[in-house]
Order: sequence, then C-alpha cells, then structure tokens
Amino acid sequence: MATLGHRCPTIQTVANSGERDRPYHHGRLKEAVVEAALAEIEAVGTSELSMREVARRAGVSHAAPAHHFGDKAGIFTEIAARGFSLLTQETGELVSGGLVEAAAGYVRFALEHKAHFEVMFRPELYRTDDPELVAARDSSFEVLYRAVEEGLQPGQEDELMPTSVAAWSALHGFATLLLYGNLEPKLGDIEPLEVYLVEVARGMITLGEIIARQEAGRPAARNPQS
Amino acid sequence: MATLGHRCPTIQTVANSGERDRPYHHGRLKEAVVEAALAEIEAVGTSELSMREVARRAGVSHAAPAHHFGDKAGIFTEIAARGFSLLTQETGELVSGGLVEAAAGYVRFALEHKAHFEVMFRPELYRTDDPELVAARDSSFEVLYRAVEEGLQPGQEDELMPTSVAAWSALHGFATLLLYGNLEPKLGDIEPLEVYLVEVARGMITLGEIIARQEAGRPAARNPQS
DNA sequence: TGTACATCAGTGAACGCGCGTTCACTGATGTAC
DNA sequence: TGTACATCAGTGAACGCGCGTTCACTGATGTAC
Repeated sequence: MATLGHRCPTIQTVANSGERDRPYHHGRLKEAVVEAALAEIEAVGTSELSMREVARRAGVSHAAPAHHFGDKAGIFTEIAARGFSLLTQETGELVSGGLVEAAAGYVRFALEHKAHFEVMFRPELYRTDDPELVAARDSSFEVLYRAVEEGLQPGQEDELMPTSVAAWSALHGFATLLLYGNLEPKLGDIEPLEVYLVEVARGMITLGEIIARQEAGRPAARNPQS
Repeated sequence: MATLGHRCPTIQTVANSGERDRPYHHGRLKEAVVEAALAEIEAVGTSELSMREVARRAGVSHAAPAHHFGDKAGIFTEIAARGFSLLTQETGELVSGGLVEAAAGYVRFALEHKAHFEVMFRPELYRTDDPELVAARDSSFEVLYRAVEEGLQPGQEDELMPTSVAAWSALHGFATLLLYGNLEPKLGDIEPLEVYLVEVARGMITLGEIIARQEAGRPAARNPQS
C-alpha cells in the first residue's frame, strides 16, 4: 500500500450530484461572505475567525471565499472599509446637532456594529494601503473635523487639530471601554446610553476646567504663551 | 503494521540524558513563562499567542507551563494582574503633580508595557473573578479617582464619577489610538510624547468649552438643572 | 546520619483536531462567429 | 438561431502544520523516622 499518492481525483463521487439543494453558482457570495464574517466576529472575536468557519456559515465550500478575497486580510479590509463608510454616513448627518449629538452617534455605531468597529481600529488585521479603505477612513475624519470646527470660535483655528484629537480620544476611549465591558462595573445600574452620555459630557466640561486651572499654575516653560 | 497503539513509553530514549545542558528543575519557571509570554505578545499579539511557543521561548518542554498556570487564560490572568499593579505603582506617585502629569504616566505605561496593557483591557482573555486581579484593578481605579478628586472644587463632589469616566475615556482612547497606530498619520511629524500630550490637554480644555457652550443652548429637557 | 517514601516539577511521545493552501476538476455563464 | 470555446465561480479531496491535551514516566527535592 505505502503512502497513497495525494493527488488522485480519478474516483469522483458523481453520486447525488443531481439532487443539489442549492445552485452551483451562489450569485452573491461576496456579500454572503462578508455577512458571515461579521456574524462570526461578533460570536467569537477577530482572533478566532477562520476562513473555513466563514465558508461554513455562508453555506459554501471552504475554498470558495478565496476566489473573492484571497485571504483573511482581504475580508478584514473589506469590512474595515465598509465600516468607515457606514460611520461617515451615520455620524455625518448628526454634526449639525453639535458635538455631543455626533458623539452619541459614534458610540451608537460602535455598539450597533461591534464587529465593524473592532476590525476598523486594528490596522494590523487589514491592508492599510487599500485605496477604497483609505478614502473611506479619510472621510470619517472629515466628519470629526467638521464637528469640531463648527464648535470653535473665530480665531481658534489653531486649536482644530489638538481639539479633534482630544475629542476623538474621549469618544473612542468611551466607546471601547463600554464595548469591552470595562465600564459597567463602575456604572452601577447601566442607564440608557443617551442619559449616561450626557452625564459624561458634563464630566468632560468639568475635566476641561480642572486641566485649565491646574495648567495655569504651571511654570512658564510648559506654557510659553502665558 | 496497522496503527501503532498510541501509548508506548516502553522505549525511552535514555541517550544523552547525562549531558543535559540545563538542570531538570528550572527554579523560576513561573517568572520565565510570564516573561516569555510578554515577549511573545509584543512580537505577535494576543491572538497568536500559543502555549507551545511560550514554552519554547522559556526553553522548557511544552507541557511544563501548564504545571503553573493550567491554561492560556491562567497566563493572561497573571499578566493582567501584574499590569494593574504596575500601573497603580507608576501613576500613583504622579497624582500630586496634577491630572495631566498622571495622564502622561498612564500613556507612558501603555507605550512601555504594550503587552500588559493589551491584555488588561481585553477581559475576555482572562478570569475576571480572580481575587488578586480584582484587587489590583480596583487600586488602579483608586488612583484615577484620587487624581480627579484633587482637581475638583468644593461642592463638586457629585461630579466625581462622570468626570472620572470622562478622564479615563480620554486617556484610554488616546493611549489605544496611539498604541495601535491610528494616530500617527494625523500627527505629521511625531513629536515627543510630553509635548504632544500637553497640546492634547489644551485640546481637552477647548473641547470642554465647546460642549459647555453647545449644551447651554439646549432645550431644558436635557438640562433640567438650568 | 542514613534511609524510605511522598510530593513536586519537568519530559517527551502520541493523540485528535481544525486550520490554510493547493489542485484537478465540474457546472454555469458569457461571447464570438 | 446555433455551436464552439473561454472564462468565471464553486467543489471536494488531500496535503502538511501547529496547536492543546493527555499520560506514563523521570529527576530532584523535601520530610519523617
């Protein structure tokens, strides 16, 4: 017998090839794979995602997804790009309502699209140079800038970048802490998001005041403009 | 031949058992495993961590770590607990220097102990009910509260929780965005951390002002106290 | 001071499993003439 | 309208690999008497 040579497709099981329950061509496999991957990520996280399981979920042979995405990074890239588009869409229309309104949109996005969100901010998972992704991501940042810009007063243009980074940090930190369950134990009874967010926004005001007071009392070296 | 029964320890390789290059008993394997795991996490991330690779790094048989930790979650629990202790230690002594000083400590911790940090905020990786871990985590929070409390003015006691959550969010968001490489592209040339942080702190002040202005102009329903 | 025995710490072979990848193939859908 | 051919989309068997786990064992270190 010895080791049976490993390419021997001679004996093909032609059996039950007649009663196939689904068409040979899926039709919208790309969509189906993305959906399956999202569901799988929500179930087991990005680390445990396997191409085979995704294929299984999509009801397709395990080699099929590779036709559309190449490898896992391909799927992640697609998910991240779609995520940024979605985020732009969902927060863009809230900008006119003020920063807190837009922030609420961001947090809601994170909670409602957990899988997208998780992938978007783990650049090691996807191809960061993908043009579609880059465009989608940039337009997300645009929304942030606009939201901050509208809140600035005349003459504060220099503050756009630092304030944007501050806003994004606060927002992103809040969303991730909430998402990964690091916040609840400190919340007591978890209030509806809307109320809680307004409360934290008030905390942001207090925080700004504290920093202003403390930094005002510093040696000039760190406040050359004062 | 057929399938060779799978328990056959009869033929033991007694060969080269004399010229062992390391002692049979490691002596401080627990330490060595933790160090190896940290190095491995920094190299490949938490998702790719394997017990076998950790053992290999520690120069020990792949079954040995299980003696001390049971499984992967055991190692992660140990790392998370140590991480929180370290964080408490490194930021605790900065509290008297003000919020921004303490914040800088937090961010520095995240950058200098990347592996600890990554594990600490992924509770799904470890046993969240481990008593040592819980104690260590709680004392980290204590530091945060103290830092915020010292900045509050008399009569602002109610603001402790919202302000703490706001501060932690901002801090944590900034650290993670920085750590996972989501911030650099927006930084232009990456300035020394210290300077950059002070700039973002100034952004936090501006941010607080914007929120205050915008929320002041809202319908009473959302600002019942006004 | 010696000896027997228990316990602890680490070994290494074998297991079964699921994974990503490859590959020759098949079934369906255009497309040229 | 028909037919030949190319291209695309999906299949399924087999591969080699690394993993976690189990297990009987071994080597070293206490500990009782």
